[in-house]
Amino acid sequence: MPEKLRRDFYTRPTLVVAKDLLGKYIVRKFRKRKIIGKIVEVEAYIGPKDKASHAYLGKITERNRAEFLIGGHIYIYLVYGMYWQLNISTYLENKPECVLIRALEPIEPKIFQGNKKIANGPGKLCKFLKLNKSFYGEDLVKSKRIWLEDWKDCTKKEIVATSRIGIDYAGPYWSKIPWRFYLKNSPFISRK
DNA sequence: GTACAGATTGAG
DNA sequence: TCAATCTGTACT
Repeated sequence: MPEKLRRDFYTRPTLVVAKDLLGKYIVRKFRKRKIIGKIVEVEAYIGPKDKASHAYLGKITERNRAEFLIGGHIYIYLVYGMYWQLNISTYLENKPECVLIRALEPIEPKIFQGNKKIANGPGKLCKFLKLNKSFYGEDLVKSKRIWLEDWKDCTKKEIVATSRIGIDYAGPYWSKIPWRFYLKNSPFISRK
């Protein structure tokens, strides 16, 4: 039986949550149907010390304030004027830490099963899950239209850690830190 | 008010 | 390799 993830899953330290999110399922209720994707790639952002984080130095803006919510809330924002990025807040309230969901393996609808290009990028998976600004600050623990499940797959997962994508501006240290995690051998990740 | 770059993507 | 297209931020 699938188990819905509760608050205590999200309030643990961010790097623990990030790795544990791999292999979990995002369930999105849309027009009485379920869209489901298995998380295969994530990145961790740990403000205020993380130079690549929107909350670097603890800065709060209209855009990033959802990052400061207690673990389990959605932080969603637009990049390059056209792509939504799905983040999940982690750890405690007023700790601006989050995990960026970068790629999904499509499970439902079945027509997309095996499609390696429908959700293999942060902008594309938001399109796949039909997400937009109306999900800003949504609580994954209480929401009736989006939540996460643990399907208790017995397959052991092998995790690969590499540097994060698209944040060269953060300098040699923070742009190289291995906070991008993905499931080894998954054909559904955003880059090889 | 203006200028500029960004946690991306798909077309050429 | 490049442009699309909007928001936050650092200027004037």
